[in-house]
Amino acid sequence: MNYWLMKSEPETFGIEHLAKCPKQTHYWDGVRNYQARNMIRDDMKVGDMAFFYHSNATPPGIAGIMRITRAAYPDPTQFDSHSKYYDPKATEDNPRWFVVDVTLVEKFKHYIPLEELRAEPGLSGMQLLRRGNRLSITPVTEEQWDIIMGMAK
DNA sequence: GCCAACGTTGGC
DNA sequence: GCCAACGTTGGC
Repeated sequence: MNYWLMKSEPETFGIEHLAKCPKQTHYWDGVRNYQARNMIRDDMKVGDMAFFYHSNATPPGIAGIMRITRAAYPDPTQFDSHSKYYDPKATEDNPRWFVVDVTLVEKFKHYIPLEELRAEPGLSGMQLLRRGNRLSITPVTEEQWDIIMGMAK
C-alpha cells in the first residue's frame, strides 16, 4: 500500500467539494503533467491513502485524507471541448490523461498549514517541501504519513 | 537534439 | 501582483 499527497486549489475543488459529492467520492481530474500522470496511471492502487493538500490557499496546507477507491481510467475532461482541461491530441482509443477515484476519509479537525510541515524536522525530506517543487501529486513515505497524522490530532 | 521563448505553478 | 522554478513548445 502506498501513500500520496495530492494538491488542489480549494477555490476550484477543495475538501468541502469532495465532502458534498455522492458517497463523498469523485474522480481526480485535471492532472496535465506527465510525471504525475505516470504515478496516477501506474502506481496508484485501490486502498492507497492520500493527503488532500490545499494549494494557492491562505494558508496552504493539508486539509484531510482520502482513499483511492478506483484505479486509473481515462480522464473524461480531456475529451470535453468545453473543459479547460480539453486536450485535442487525446482520443478515446489513445487517451493521454488519467484519473483515479478518491473518497473522503477524514477532514482534519486541525488543518495543518505548510509552515507547520516545514517546521517539523521529521518531514525535512518530504518532496512537497523541496525547493521549486510543483508536482501536483507526490509520494509520501509511511514514516512521513505517521508524523503528519500525529500532527493532525 | 538544442535551446530560447513562453506558459504555468504556487508561495509569498 | 511578483517572481523563482521548471515544463513545454517550436524554430533551426
